[in-house]
Amino acid sequence: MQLTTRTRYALRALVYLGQRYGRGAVQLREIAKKEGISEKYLEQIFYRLRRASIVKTKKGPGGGYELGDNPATIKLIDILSAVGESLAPVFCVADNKTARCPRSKNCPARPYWEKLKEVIEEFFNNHTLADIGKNAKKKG
Amino acid sequence: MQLTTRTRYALRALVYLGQRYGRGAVQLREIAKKEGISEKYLEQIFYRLRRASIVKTKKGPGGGYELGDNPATIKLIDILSAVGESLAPVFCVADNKTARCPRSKNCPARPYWEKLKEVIEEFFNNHTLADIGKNAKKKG
DNA sequence: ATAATAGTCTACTGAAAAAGTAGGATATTG
DNA sequence: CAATATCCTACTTTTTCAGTAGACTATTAT
Repeated sequence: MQLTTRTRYALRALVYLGQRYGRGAVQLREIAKKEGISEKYLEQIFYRLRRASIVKTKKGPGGGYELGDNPATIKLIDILSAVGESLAPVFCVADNKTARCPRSKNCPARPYWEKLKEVIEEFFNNHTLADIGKNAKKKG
Repeated sequence: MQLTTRTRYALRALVYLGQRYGRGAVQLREIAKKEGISEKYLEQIFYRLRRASIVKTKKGPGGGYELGDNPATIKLIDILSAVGESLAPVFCVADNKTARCPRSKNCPARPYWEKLKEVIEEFFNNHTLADIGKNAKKKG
């Protein structure tokens, strides 16, 4: 029941950007360095964040990343979705139900998994990047 | 955020035993066969369940497993604990905090992880084996 | 007694997923 | 047009999960 490092790194990086919201683009290199995350790995993560419009970018010299919106309006669930984190406790209640369980019709546990999934989703739906950010020490 | 097959198999097997509660021991072979789970793997799972007193056993011919208590009194959280499923969304809020995060002191996300963990634990604490069992078709 | 049965326990192996790396392509600035 | 910084795909390594193997112990029925 653990979140992947991709998700955790994404959140850390985004909190970092949140602290600098409205002050222009920040280079990936800086974030990676300050947060102690592999630059290449973080690059990959930001690729997903950008496709989901969580961040917007500017290429070339002086370029970098910045939040696509105010931290207070960015829900955690959208970040998790962007990096591909599934919140389903079992695959059979995942959004992409490609691998359908043959037992699902008679599965006595299924309603509970659905419920648990809702509870978890609700959690991430009710918190924003700003919520986390306000606990962070502002530095720089 | 997925539960392991160990957990799911354990639940399925225990629901099976729950349907036969009070009617003597059931052989592992039978459960494995009916549930389509590897006998050896299930054996390993029951080893943990027994150590946690979720099930009790009888060795030798005519032996087998049966629930250690009434299904209605067996909380899901105890089953999950028995098979070693962690409900912590990140390792730093796990019960065994062996691998301590160096950032944990200033981690802005941590209070949220603690909260999420509580929510998930609450879920499994508030449901019993009987809850799941009552959705199961009784057969035999 | 003892042979057959059924669970006990540890260690190992294979498979899958997660974590991280590599490198060329593309766009932008000065 | 050269330097910079992101874009994108594919690959490798590491870790965890899933499953297997096999020798051991207790119990029952004969």
